[in-house]
Amino acid sequence: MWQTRCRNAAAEPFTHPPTTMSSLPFAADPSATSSGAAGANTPAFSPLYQQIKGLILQSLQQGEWKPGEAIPSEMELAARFRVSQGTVRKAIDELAAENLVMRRQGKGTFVATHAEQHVQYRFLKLLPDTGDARVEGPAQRSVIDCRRMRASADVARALALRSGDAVMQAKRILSFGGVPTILEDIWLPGQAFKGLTAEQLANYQGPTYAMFEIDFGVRMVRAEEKIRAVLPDEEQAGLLHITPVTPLLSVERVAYTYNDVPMELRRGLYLTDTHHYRNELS
Amino acid sequence: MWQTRCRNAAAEPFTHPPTTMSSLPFAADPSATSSGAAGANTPAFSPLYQQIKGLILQSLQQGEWKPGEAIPSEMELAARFRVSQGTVRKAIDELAAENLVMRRQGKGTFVATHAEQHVQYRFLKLLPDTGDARVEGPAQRSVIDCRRMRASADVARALALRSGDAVMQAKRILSFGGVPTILEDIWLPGQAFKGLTAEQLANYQGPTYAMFEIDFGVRMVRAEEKIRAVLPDEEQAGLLHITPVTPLLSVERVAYTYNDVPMELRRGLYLTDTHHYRNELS
DNA sequence: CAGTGGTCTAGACCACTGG
DNA sequence: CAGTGGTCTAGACCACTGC
Repeated sequence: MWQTRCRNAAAEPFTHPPTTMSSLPFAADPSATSSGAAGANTPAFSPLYQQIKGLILQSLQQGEWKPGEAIPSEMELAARFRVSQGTVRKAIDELAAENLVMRRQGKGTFVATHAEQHVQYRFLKLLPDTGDARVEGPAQRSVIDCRRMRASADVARALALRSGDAVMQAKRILSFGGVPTILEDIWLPGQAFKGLTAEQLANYQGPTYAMFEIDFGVRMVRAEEKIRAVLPDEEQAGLLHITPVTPLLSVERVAYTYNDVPMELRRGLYLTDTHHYRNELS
Repeated sequence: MWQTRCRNAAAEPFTHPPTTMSSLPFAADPSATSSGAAGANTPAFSPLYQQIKGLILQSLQQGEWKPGEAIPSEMELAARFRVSQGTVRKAIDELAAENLVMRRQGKGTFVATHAEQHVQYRFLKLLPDTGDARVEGPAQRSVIDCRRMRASADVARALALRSGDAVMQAKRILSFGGVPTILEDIWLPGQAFKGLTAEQLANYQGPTYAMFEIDFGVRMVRAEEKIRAVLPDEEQAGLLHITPVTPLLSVERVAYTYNDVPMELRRGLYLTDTHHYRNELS
């Protein structure tokens, strides 16, 4: 059996509850006895459901189940990992809380996707000032540039690459109702995004992150943004059809796949005269 | 017994699990049978743990337990509400996830407070660009103005008041390392914040929201922010020691107490040349 | 109707805290 | 050491989905 905390140590007690070690981390380790002798400090224990969560996560990132597909039922996973349904449930609960999977009662648990997620454009927090929500529909995209290049120092640092490594770089404008509103620069690791074209960026219907899933097998699960107020340079002002004294929101986003691996750096300039960046604090 | 979903209807089955209705919402209602006849649509059922959560929340907002105090143990609450510990646990889990309550293993569950919360200044997302986190310490506060006045139309709408209702209004500057960085206007409902003084705002050690808890019994539990890029007017530029062409982050925040009652409108102008607004997306 | 996630209970034991 | 939250199991039943 595989570390039901610190106890165990002896052989299998029964054949039902915690049984038969099966490729689990933290298998039985008779030496660790919590406190007392053995000298090991901070044995880095983790509860069973965390280990299960880790295993499911591993399957997710290895692509055992594709975005949008159902993962095995709780009962199946419980049998597979030799734990109770409740333990699997708690593991999945956390994955669902992190938006990695989606539960649908009566149907199953599904790998989350940027494509048909109820909340499309999860990472875009810019909303029109009119409360009409997103009736204005998705933005019109106009790709200005898309090419392969070498990473500068700051881009390399953000993407955990080395300076000079290959990256894809794209520049585009998003317009709402014909009004240019967002000017974006995107950097992607050249290795994973080899072959990305301006046409892909321009023509794909739906979130760009959904295209990344389908065409490149890269799922963004989390992102961090640093926001500032800036003034555009002349080129930027021209592209957005504004004067150089129009203040803009500078949004620098780093998006991560599984395991906190950064896979995108995006620098956006948002025009906020008819839109605003919305954030909820709790 | 009190609505263990749609079933029940008959008298008490046993005397332990679900027993004796006791002032709970959604008591037994023999007419509702989920699907089928009876014609009632959307009976608005809620699981037991949600009802328990509601009851605990009610006790929180009625001040049965003060911020920082421990609430009764899970076993006590289970006995009080005549449910299993697991059900109470799930209710508290949600309250903890919403930052209304804080669990500490081995000690108890405590009413969350802005005062000694591990994450002080929960609602302030402005960080120095240097990764040194918050070594720079809390901001120096300089209160420019604090007075009673009548609510304008937009302030009234944000605070769910009527135009002309009494509000407290304050204006202040927060500086980091002697550099004026945030210019804030704060509006508070006059009723709840009667007697607020500039001295209180200036001299209280710790988060202003902690002062609101202690001096006025108002706990902010949630907030929404709308962010824009703007240029300051002459007065604002003067107060922040900047030129009128320095772009600023405009952060309009509405903070809510329990039950989504708005209790504060705050309009901040953030200087973002050495700081940035940090946001995490997931 | 079977299968899935969702709720509820009960009991055992573990880990942490403090007296 | 007793008391608290945290984990794990097992089993029952409910609510929803689709065949």
